[in-house]
Amino acid sequence: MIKLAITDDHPLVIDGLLNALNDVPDIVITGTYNNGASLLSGLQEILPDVLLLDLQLPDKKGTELVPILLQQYPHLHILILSGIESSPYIREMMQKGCKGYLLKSNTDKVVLTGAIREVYNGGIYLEASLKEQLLHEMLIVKRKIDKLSPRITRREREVLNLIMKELTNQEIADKLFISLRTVETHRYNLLQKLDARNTAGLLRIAREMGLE
Amino acid sequence: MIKLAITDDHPLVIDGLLNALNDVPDIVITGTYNNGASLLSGLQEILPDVLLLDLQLPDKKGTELVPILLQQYPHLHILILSGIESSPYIREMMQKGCKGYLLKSNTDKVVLTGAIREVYNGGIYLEASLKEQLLHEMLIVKRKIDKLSPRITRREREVLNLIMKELTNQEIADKLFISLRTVETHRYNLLQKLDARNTAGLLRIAREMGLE
DNA sequence: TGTTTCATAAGTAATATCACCCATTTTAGT
DNA sequence: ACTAAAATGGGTGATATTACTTATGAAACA
Repeated sequence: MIKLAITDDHPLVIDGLLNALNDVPDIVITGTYNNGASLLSGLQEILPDVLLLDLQLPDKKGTELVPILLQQYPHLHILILSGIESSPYIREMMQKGCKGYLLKSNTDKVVLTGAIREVYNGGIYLEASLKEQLLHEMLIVKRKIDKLSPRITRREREVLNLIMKELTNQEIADKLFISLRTVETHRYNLLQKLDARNTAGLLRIAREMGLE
Repeated sequence: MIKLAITDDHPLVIDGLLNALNDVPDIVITGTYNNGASLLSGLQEILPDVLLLDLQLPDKKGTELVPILLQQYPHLHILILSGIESSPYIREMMQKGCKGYLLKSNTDKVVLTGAIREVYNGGIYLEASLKEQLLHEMLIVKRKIDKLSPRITRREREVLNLIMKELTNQEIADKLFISLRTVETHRYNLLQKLDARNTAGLLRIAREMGLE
């Protein structure tokens, strides 16, 4: 039996969902809520396995609500049901730990129950085209900056890699059998070329360049 | 017309591929190579659109060869044809900029030509199950350490976030209206709690914890 | 109403990084 | 062989971070 809670600020949507899930034998509704506050207090009473969540609630944005929910209930499977189709936004929600994302525009009863069962069983539910798109972004985005970034020499790249591995300049010097001063020079040149101000910036740009 | 080069150290595999692609009207073979060195010199003569590449070559590992190739020919679409099915390995190759990954075990003529056309047109080719797996890993891995990591206080998290934004301690102090010394204390406590040795470690763990 | 945790911050020092200057040698490209 | 670029590393400071200890008022909580 999958315990499901529903949160949406449109009563009609909740009605529709209740109706659709009414005769599904392995899903039981533990509660319906129409804003963030009532959801949070409701979950203290009874905790579902899966939460079907609309992101546009009157009192709290989904981007804030989801981290709060997952901090309190790390095992809660959150399945987003939203009208927003922007892929960076979807990625953000998934990275915050949601287990699935349904688009209101093309979710019918079959898709809905399938998605609920999928996330209940520890899976990820995303529409095929969204999956495709997310994967594409994650893989492809990195490369683009490569061409824009200034030419870094082989040695500089090497040093940068070791900085990323959390070595200090001295350790890098020892590992490469060069002087500490040389490493400092390379590091300084990296800061200049990559237009960074400190280690944090260096690491950010290194990741953007795709070196891991 | 898609110009394709093939690199594999098994003559039989090359024969098979040539045979399979023989009567495909929109694909023309510009060259076949059986090791890294001959590939690199061959590409200087004639540059294909797509390179079908086996990763286990006698003279050079794929992990080394691919970056070299992409540095010299950034527009080359590399399609891996390999027997290795390890997903971290596949992810590594894709992150290095390969456009597709075919498994020798289940690649037939239809799959092959489809993949070649896909990457030629700027797409990513991965078998459905691999796509699934990669996406799953990318999204899910982050969360797991959250529970293991020690409890960081609200303020510490705040400081960590600003460190990630490349602010110095002084700038963080100014932004939060607290003393430089306080920021230093928070930072020191973060290093202790997260078991990091420097900024780079702090940033790595912060990312693992999912805060961006 | 205690008790613990948090946020604050100073003291003291050792290291590490950043910001430039410069010069020499080695390597790579034509 | 010539030239440009890369790798090497010293000099000199200024800043920033790391490594601890101690301490106090505030807030959370039981």
